[in-house]
Amino acid sequence: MAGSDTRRRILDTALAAFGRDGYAGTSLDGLAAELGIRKQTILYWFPSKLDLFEAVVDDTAVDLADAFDEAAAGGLTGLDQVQAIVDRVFRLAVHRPQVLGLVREVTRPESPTASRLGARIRPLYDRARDFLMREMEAGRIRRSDPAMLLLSLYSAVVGMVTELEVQRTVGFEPTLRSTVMRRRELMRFLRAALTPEHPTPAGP
Amino acid sequence: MAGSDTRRRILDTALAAFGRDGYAGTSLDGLAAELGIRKQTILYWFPSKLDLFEAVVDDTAVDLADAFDEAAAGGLTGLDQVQAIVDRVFRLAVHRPQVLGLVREVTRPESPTASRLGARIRPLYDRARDFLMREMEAGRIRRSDPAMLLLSLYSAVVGMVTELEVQRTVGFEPTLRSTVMRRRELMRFLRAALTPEHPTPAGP
DNA sequence: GTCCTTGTCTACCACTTGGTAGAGGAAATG
DNA sequence: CATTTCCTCTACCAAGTGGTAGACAAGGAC
Repeated sequence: MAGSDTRRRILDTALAAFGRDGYAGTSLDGLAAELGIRKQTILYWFPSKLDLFEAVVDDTAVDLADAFDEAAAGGLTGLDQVQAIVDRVFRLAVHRPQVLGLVREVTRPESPTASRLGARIRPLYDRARDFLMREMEAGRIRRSDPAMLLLSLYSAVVGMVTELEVQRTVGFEPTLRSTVMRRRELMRFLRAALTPEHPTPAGP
Repeated sequence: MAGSDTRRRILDTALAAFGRDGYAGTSLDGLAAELGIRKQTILYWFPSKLDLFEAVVDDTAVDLADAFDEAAAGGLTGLDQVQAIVDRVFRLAVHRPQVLGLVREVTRPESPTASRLGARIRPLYDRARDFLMREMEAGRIRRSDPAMLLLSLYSAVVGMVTELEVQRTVGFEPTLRSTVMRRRELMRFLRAALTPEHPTPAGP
């Protein structure tokens, strides 16, 4: 079925456009032109611009959840688990930077569906917080408010990955090599922040 | 002169609007309505929307530079200096949250004046990097790539302050009290990340 | 063959966008 | 008083916005 392929193409291109230009900055006409089709074809597959945006968000949330699942599948603990997740997010960021662009757009207070991705992300958040609490109990991660710590982690990771322009401004061309370096530096930063003062070996 | 006051009011309201809704999401008509004037009055003071935006950015850059200057005036060193800056940024964020909203907007890769704030910020960046290098030399801050470290700091601070919606999603109402808590938690995080492994007391 | 579904299109609409032209009031200046 | 300068306004405009209505072609079902 050729139509379903059109739908897929629209979603992919819309993800890039929304992540790059924001919701308000993206026009259906422009999107259609980029795709080589008419705007009305987009509106055939998605009843309105907002519907399209929400579909893109849902689609992306699935990808993000998959990435976390994959990182969690190894059954690691403590800093190793954190590192696995950071690695996974970075890999996602490298070959699909649009995803984090969208995350950035959707976490804006005035985003048209701020609450929507919120609801999609909530389960991931709960899992991560439980994980952190467990690891703190076990003494494998420095003890602090897990919710706040999670926010710090989120900010550090997403901030570092998405604020590409700041990095460019500051003289970093976002090449593959610099990305690897950046990840390593971020991990050093996180490890330093998370390592407990009196490391306790794993429990029983 | 009443006119100059109009100009001031336009700048203030535009700052809030651009920070909240982004450049594309802000319309001159809406802005004028918010101000209780006609759009043409805005265009009298600023020849075009882009000119207005750039004026807002310039205006904001000055405020930011002032904040840094103020924090640096104490002549502190090491983590105390870092803490002073974080404190100052947080204070700015609490009573003028629009400023960081604008920073967020302006650091988007596709921002209409990405390079502009960049140029304005560059001197601040250089100063901060020199400071970090000095402190590392003196052993008062954990040794690492100062540029990368600065990016980590920037991401953690701005990320934490601006990603308000994520925090709301996650159950934090951004009250004054929670802001104070957040700052404290962030400082613990940063201190943990920055404290050198073998702390060296201040030099001669 | 005819009918119905699916998908893409042209044509159009009401509304909003940033921006121009210029009228006119108020107040300072001569 | 007349003139000029400063400021805000009304009246438009061309281009673009998201969205509706419906023509039309391609296939599959009967």
